[in-house]
Order: sequence, then structure tokens, then C-alpha cells
Amino acid sequence: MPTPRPGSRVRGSRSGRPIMAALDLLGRRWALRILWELRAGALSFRALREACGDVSPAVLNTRLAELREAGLVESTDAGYATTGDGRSLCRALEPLHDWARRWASR
Amino acid sequence: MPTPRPGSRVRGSRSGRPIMAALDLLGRRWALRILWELRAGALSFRALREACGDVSPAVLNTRLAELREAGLVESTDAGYATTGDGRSLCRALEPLHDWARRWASR
DNA sequence: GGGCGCGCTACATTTTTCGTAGCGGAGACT
DNA sequence: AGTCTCCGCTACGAAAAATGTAGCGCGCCC
Repeated sequence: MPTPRPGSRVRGSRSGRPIMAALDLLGRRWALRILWELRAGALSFRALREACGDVSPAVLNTRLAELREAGLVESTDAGYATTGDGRSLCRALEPLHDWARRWASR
Repeated sequence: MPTPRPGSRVRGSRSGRPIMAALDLLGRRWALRILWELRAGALSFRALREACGDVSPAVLNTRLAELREAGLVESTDAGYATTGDGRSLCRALEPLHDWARRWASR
């Protein structure tokens, strides 16, 4: 399964609309979580794995490859870290965090 | 696999933090897309299926059941529609839409 | 050279998703 | 009554993805 990119075909859409690529990429298991765990700073592969509840290293690696290809995550000497785009995505995800808290108080 | 709810255990987290439940629920395939397609109003099962690029009806039904159980979607006589919580989630997803557009312009 | 933590791969099993076909019901029209 | 159409949804075999566990090869430090 190819990494979704804006402008290319993704699962369930031929339009190439950026939001479709984003929904496909981020709708894969652990993708949102990985970004979330990297929001505060770089983590080593193993630390990231642990932060994600000991997700299987195979899946983690697959997801990291996709996120890297999409330009959201990069490998630095401090470990895996969000890129500029990745950080702005994390900021765009903040309202989701707020929403979840309100959702919980029902 | 149980429907993630705030306060309960979800995949990869024992904390019960609401964001973890949200990330698990929304990280399942088509969940985000379904919400997205319902943002403008109710759709029948078949129309929703078509809007999601002819996703398999089995998956659609599974996802709808989870979203209903989570209180984000409900079945009305006009078809499937977002609840109040579902609509506020859609609003929380708006920044993601904006982000995707900026992401595309690279 | 022994121990350690690292990124990552291998692989068999389980779970999820896919694709397609089609059932039974409700309403309209003839 | 009979047929047409759309509906929500289920069945089911095939394919793809995720899981859990083990461990390799590397560089580093004592």
C-alpha cells in the first residue's frame, strides 16, 4: 500500500484532495498515536515503541516509514522527531485533544 | 475488539485518558473519513458507502456501530447523522483540513 | 571481550479489511 | 397481485495488515 500524499490517489478517493490523503495516512493504525507521542520531542525507536504501549516493532517501522515519506517525521541523532510539517500537524490536532476531554465529561 | 471509550482501556494504553480512546477509535480505517463525509448532513447507508469510495458494507457497518456506541453518530430517519458530540468533533477536525491544504502546497 | 542499548528484521499467528453477492423489507406504481 | 427500486445490512472466502516474540548486527564503554 503506497504512502498517501496530497495530489495522488488514495484509498477511497481519486480526487487527490489533500484532506483525503491526510485522512488515509492518519487513519492507519498507530499513525495518530505516533505523532501524538512525538509532540513533546524526539524519541528513540524503542522509547517510542514503549510510549505506544509496546506496539509491534514491525508496525511501528512501517508507520514511521510512511510518516517520513510524507515529510512529517524525520530521523535525527536524538531519535525520531517531527518535522516542521509534523509539528504544525500536531498543533492542528490540539483541538482534538480538547474535544476528547469534553467528550469524556459526559 | 471493544469500542474505545474515554475512561476505559484501549489499544496501547491502560490510562483511560480520553485522548487515547479518541486516537484508537479514530485511528481505525474509515472512521475519520466517515465523520468527514457526514459533516455536511445526514446520508443514507448506501450514500455514505458511495461517498467513502465504495467501502465494504461490512466495514462501514462495523465502524458505524462503533461511532454510534461512542455517541458520535446516530441513525435518524434522514439516514446516518452526527450527534452533537460528533459535530463538535468535526469542528475540532477543521484545523486538520486547513493543515492538509498547507501540506499539499509543498 | 563482555555487557549494554540501539534500530530494526523475521516469521508464524491472529485480526482486520476487502470485494462481491444477495436477502428481506418498505414504498410506489400498474 | 406483480414488479420496480431503493433501503439497511449480512455472509463469506480471499487478501492484507497487525500482533507478539525472538533475536541479529552494530557501536559504545568499561
